[in-house]
Amino acid sequence: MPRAFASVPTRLGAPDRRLRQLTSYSLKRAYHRLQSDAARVLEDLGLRITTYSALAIVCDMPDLRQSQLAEALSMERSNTVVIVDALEQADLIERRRVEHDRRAYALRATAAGRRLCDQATEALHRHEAEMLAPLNDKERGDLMDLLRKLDGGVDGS
Amino acid sequence: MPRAFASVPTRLGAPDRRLRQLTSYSLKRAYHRLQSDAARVLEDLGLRITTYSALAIVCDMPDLRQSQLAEALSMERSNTVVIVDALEQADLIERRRVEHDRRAYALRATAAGRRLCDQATEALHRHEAEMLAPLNDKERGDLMDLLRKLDGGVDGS
DNA sequence: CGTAAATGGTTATCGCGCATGACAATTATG
DNA sequence: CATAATTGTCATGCGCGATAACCATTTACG
Repeated sequence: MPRAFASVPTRLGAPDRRLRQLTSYSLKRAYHRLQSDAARVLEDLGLRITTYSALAIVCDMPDLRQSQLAEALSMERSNTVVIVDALEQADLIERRRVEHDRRAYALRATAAGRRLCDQATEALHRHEAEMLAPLNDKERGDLMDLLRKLDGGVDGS
Repeated sequence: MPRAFASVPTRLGAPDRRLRQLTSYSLKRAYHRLQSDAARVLEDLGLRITTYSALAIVCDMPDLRQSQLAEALSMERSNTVVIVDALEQADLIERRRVEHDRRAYALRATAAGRRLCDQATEALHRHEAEMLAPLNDKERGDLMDLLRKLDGGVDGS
């Protein structure tokens, strides 16, 4: 641990006062903390964040197409290709051809995929609980609600 | 806008039920929305998010060193180099040599830098208000508090 | 004092997440 | 039937951040 100078203190008092006024800034900081933790958790399971997210969606919504997956993940469909490739090569999901439309694929999780997804989901919840330690139960719920409201605010009627 | 199929609805009902249970997921989605909006706002001013953040910190804390900047931004000091380079080349900040330590630089914003920073800060607050539209005043405050708590929970007593 | 360790800045390189733009194959539509 | 729209794909680039190795300088210590 570095010692403080006489004139220049090492721990300066909040050099980011201005930034702290921006919700985006605090959001970004919180995001990075949770995200890098989640990445570490998933790494042990051979997954990355995008890869896990896609797997989870495919598990919960079988026979989804890649474009729909992209829409669900709010990303461009071109990016889903490599994600689905990775999941397919790991035998976690399958690309099935769909009847009546030879362009599209119907994505479906394998048994191994569903198993790994459950495992990952549980591990994530466990670690997330630690990251959310500074918040009590009500605060966690509030945070969830607020974040969801920011994200399109679509709540199933 | 795509029309819905008869059998396969385009808007399928929340394919990410499972992910929605994770705070990290909602956090990530909210982050991306606010972040890309902020990036667009700053682009018009010739700034990027990292570049603006660094500028804001230097403005509020003159004669900061690059390592301290890195610490304030929670990033490795190597990454601050290119950021400071960009700001210096744009004449927004200066690298001053510091007395008694010829290794370090004291970063200081120029008049133009402070002006641009104020401009950017105001623009960001304006746009952020729009992004936070689905939240009322209390909710915005709550969100801020919760995010800050997640981020080390250091509140200046 | 002199050598070793710590510190500040720099460079090169890599990884992840995501966007854009173009493309071929297929399907829908006027 | 010709044209438009849709699906998946590929190549490429950008932004952000991490790691590792490297000097120059400063500090600590035997």
